Amino acid sequence: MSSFGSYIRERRERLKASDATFSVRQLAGRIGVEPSFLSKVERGETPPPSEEKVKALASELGEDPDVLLALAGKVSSDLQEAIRKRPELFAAVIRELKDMPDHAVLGMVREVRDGKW
Amino acid sequence: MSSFGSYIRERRERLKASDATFSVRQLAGRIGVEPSFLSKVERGETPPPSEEKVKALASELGEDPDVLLALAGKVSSDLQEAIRKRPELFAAVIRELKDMPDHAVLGMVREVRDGKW
DNA sequence: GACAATGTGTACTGAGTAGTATACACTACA
DNA sequence: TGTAGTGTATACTACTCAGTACACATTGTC
Repeated sequence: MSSFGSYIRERRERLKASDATFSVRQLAGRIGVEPSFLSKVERGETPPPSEEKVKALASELGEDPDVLLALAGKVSSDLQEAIRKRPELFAAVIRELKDMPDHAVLGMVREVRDGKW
Repeated sequence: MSSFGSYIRERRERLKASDATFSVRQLAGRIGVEPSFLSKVERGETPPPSEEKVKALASELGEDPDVLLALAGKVSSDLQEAIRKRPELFAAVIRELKDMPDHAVLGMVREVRDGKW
């Protein structure tokens, strides 16, 4: 069920249709891996690559890095670091918000950003 | 600078002063590892153990599991899962809140819990 | 029909993860 | 003085991570 690979492949082929530089070889070159490796990743024969490569892929494919990392089963290291710096606080926040609807969470965050707290 | 080990050791020895079952051997037995392994962990000779063992340690030592995991350089898998389920949302939330003072964040969470959103 | 570029199969690697198993020296105490 | 318990040193292991290196067959094109 490695949806990561097929997702990448789909995006890459879509781009390749109008831009030949999105071949396995050339894209692999740009993100700094061997073509055979990218090929195996796309077919799910190998687990998703490192955070660094996933972010490079996101940048090349015009995708949201956090979404791509999530598909890869990972969480961005800067988010992890933020949590590790105040573990009690962020554990409480995330567990509290995880079942809330998006609009509630976003509305709240907007309030915070606007200095209401 | 593996503060995890010394933190564990200090807590264990504090408890051991009034409860002999907090020897390396017995505690190791209760969390399901070999004594030599726990010893090496406490001295920082080996990196912190798996999430599962860290949580067992937290439970035995009466510490907050999220704090102990943070010292071990990890983030609890349930939090990671929550983030991976809605990566854009939680990435935004965490990046927005990471520089906010605790009281602001907590006040906000309280509002959410009280159904204000 | 040569040549380039495409995607993929196969074999391998070095580092890290997460420990086990056993033996050892030291202290407590009865 | 034996024996029970303490912490630790040493050696080893199976597994996963994150890829590389290279050869191969196929397709497009000039």
